Amino acid sequence: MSDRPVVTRFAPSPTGFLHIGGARTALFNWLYARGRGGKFLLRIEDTDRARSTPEATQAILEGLAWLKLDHDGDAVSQFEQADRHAEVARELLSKGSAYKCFSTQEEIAAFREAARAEGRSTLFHSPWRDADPAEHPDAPYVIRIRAPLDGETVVEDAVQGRVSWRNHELDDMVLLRSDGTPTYMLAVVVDDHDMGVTHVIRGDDHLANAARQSLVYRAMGWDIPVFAHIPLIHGPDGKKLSKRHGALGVEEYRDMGYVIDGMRNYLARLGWSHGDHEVFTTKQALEWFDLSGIGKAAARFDFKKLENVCGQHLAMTADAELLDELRGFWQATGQQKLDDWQWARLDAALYCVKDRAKTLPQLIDKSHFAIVNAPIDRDEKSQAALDDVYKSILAELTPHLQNASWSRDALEECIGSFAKTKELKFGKLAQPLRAALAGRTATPSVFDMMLVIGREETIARLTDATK
RNA sequence: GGCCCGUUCGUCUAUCGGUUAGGACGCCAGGUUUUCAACCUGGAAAGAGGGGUUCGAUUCCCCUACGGGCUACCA
Repeated sequence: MSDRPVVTRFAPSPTGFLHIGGARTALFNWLYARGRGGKFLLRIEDTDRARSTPEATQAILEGLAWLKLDHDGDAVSQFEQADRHAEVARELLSKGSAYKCFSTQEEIAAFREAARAEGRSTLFHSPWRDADPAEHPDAPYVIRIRAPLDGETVVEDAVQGRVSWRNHELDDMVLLRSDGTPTYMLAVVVDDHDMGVTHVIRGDDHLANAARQSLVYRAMGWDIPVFAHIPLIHGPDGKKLSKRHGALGVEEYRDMGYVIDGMRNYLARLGWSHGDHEVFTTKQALEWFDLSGIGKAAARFDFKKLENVCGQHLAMTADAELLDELRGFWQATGQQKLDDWQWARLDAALYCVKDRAKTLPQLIDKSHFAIVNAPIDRDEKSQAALDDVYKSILAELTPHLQNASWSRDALEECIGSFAKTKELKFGKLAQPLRAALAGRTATPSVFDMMLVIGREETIARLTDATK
């Protein structure tokens, strides 16, 4: 089994957006498979017809696409495999590994209520388990697995270690509902087997299910995949992630402008580690990722760290790629349309704004000076920096720039010596100059801005500011 | 209630019986600077509690506490 090529899968149920925990589960599966030349499959667990929606499926697909977690082949609909699931249930029935149970849901509910009231185990023991088929009524029934009564069931989990249950703790779970549709417990096992899944990496809320599911594998004589139950992500308060505090859909993180590589890095690092490496590329993650590096405790989501990691990735992203990401961001959020000259200016400005921004919106904000033309808007603070005294000084400076050669050294020399003749420290001059050039008080270096917008535009802005 | 899992600085984590318990984010102080940011230097900050095992436990075992999961004809 270990030398078979790796096949992993991500199997979300389409009942809502792709949340951050799901995205991380998908990422782990993707990293594990792709890092080993294996396959990464996608299966939509849509057997709950009432709660599954096509919109949710779409949202999941889009979320995965944004994070560039590509899957092999088409997404499989679990619902469409229903016939196959029923076939397996029948096979189990004919083998004697499963049986027909005619107990009604009302009877079972009543039993459980009584059991709970008396403090007994609520495990339901069907009276039909050992009934003579001759006594079967002509009534609706479910098919239940015949779970072993003695011994224990062991799950060798790649993350949690060896976990065991005494078999009498395991119930005769329903495989096929009375309407003939399969339950999740049956469907996952059959699908994972049929799809050739070798490694099941999923949230640890499924750990107990793994024991019950392994009963189906055994009954069918199938190889049990490697299980890796990863701890869940919690909100900043340590409680289970809820909509209130961070269980946002991944598209909301996209809309907040986090860069993809940063998002993947942060998510990978949440619950998984490779020594002291904090910031790494996808290539490195693919090389390093292993089940043994996954921790056992739930991790809390921390926006501050996400921002920091994304900022570092943003700074090291190549300009062309960053422009692409900006295009995607605007497309997704339906904002800002830039003209060609603005794209060119933005491109030129990236070098001096990249390492000052943590997110795309911050990058855009810091690049504002580049994508506007004179006359530009000025905020209050920059308005204040441009008092009459400085206006006249800047008006005097303008002709000097007319003749200066347009290089960083020359501009520094030009403005530096001008400041000296005015007996001004450069810093004093920089503030109003910044106001004139950007209309803001917090900007990149004035020289960088002049180089990005060019002589003509620089002079136009100074002229406008000093009139 | 029953079964299962977890618990190292505020947060993410390293450690796989012997360390001044390391790193990162955040925070605080200082430095640099042309504003903001970035950057540099330094600092505070952790083994849930109690028992064992051992020459020696953060590490192995047990108990307790706390957190989480499962306990459906949901997934």
